[in-house]
Amino acid sequence: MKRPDALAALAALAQDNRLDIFRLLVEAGRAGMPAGAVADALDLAPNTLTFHFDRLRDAGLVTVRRDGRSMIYAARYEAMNALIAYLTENCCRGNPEQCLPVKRESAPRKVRKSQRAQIAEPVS
Amino acid sequence: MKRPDALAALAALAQDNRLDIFRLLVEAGRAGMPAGAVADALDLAPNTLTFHFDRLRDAGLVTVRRDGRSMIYAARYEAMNALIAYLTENCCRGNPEQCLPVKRESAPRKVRKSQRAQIAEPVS
DNA sequence: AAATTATTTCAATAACTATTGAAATATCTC
DNA sequence: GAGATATTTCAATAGTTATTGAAATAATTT
Repeated sequence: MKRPDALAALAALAQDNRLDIFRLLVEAGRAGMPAGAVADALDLAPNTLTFHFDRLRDAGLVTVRRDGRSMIYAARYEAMNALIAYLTENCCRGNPEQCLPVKRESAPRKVRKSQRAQIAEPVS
Repeated sequence: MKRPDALAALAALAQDNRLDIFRLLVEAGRAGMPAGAVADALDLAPNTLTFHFDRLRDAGLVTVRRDGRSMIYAARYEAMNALIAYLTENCCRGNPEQCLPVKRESAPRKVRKSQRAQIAEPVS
C-alpha cells in the first residue's frame, strides 16, 4: 500500500459513523449485508449511509453488489490488512516491537525534597 | 485502547502534513526533534506546525518537552502500537489472518462464450 | 402497469479544518 | 536589558465534510 491509499483509508475510518459501519461489515463477514440492515443497526438515514458508503468505497475499504433491490456492502479485509501493514512499516520503523513502551535502563535516581523544584517536568 | 482514542488517533493521522510529521518523528526516535527542524524538513510555517502538533498531541501520538528555546517533539510509539492493536482486534475480528485475501475453494469453473453475458459483474 | 420497497442523487446548510499574517511569549546571548 | 531566535497565540478566511429533506431511479410484487 502506498501513502495516498493509506491516507485515504485513514480518512475514511476517522469518522464516527464510518468506523461503526466498517466494524459492522467486518462482523458480517465476506457475505456482507444490505444497506438497509446497516441503516437499521446503526440508526442512520439511508441517504447519509450512501454518503458514507461512497467514501468507504473510494478508499477501497468496502465493495458493493446488487441483490434484487438491495445493495450488499462488504468489508475488504485485504484493505485493512494493507493499512495495518503500512502503519507497522512506516510508523513503527518496520517492527511493531518498536512501538512498545520503552524499557528503563535503571530505576530513576532518588531525589531530596530540596532538589525537586530543579527538575523540569516534561511539558504534557 | 478504546474507541474514542482510536478515532482520535485515526483523525490525527488522516492528514497529509500530520502523517509526514509523525513519520518523521518516528524516524527521529525516542529523542525526538525540535519543532524548527521539523519545519525545515517538511517546509511548513511554524504556526501551521504548532496547529498540527497540537492535534497529534491531543490524540496522544506525540509528546513535547522544552529544551532551551526549542520545543522537542517525539513520537509516542505506544500510541501507534495501541492503534494497530485496536484495528487488528476490531476490524479484522481479532486476527490479521482474517484480513488476507480469501482463498478460493477451487478454480473458477470454465464458462462457454455464449454464457458469459449471464454472469453478473459485481458492482465496483 | 400501478403500487411498494430499497437505495441513490441532488441542493442547501451548518459545522469543522487547515492555512495565513501579525502579534505575543519565552529563552538565550551580548 | 536590548536584540536575536524559537515557538505559540490569535483572528480571519477559504475549503472541506456531514447531515438533511425532497425528488429520482431501480427492482419487485400485485
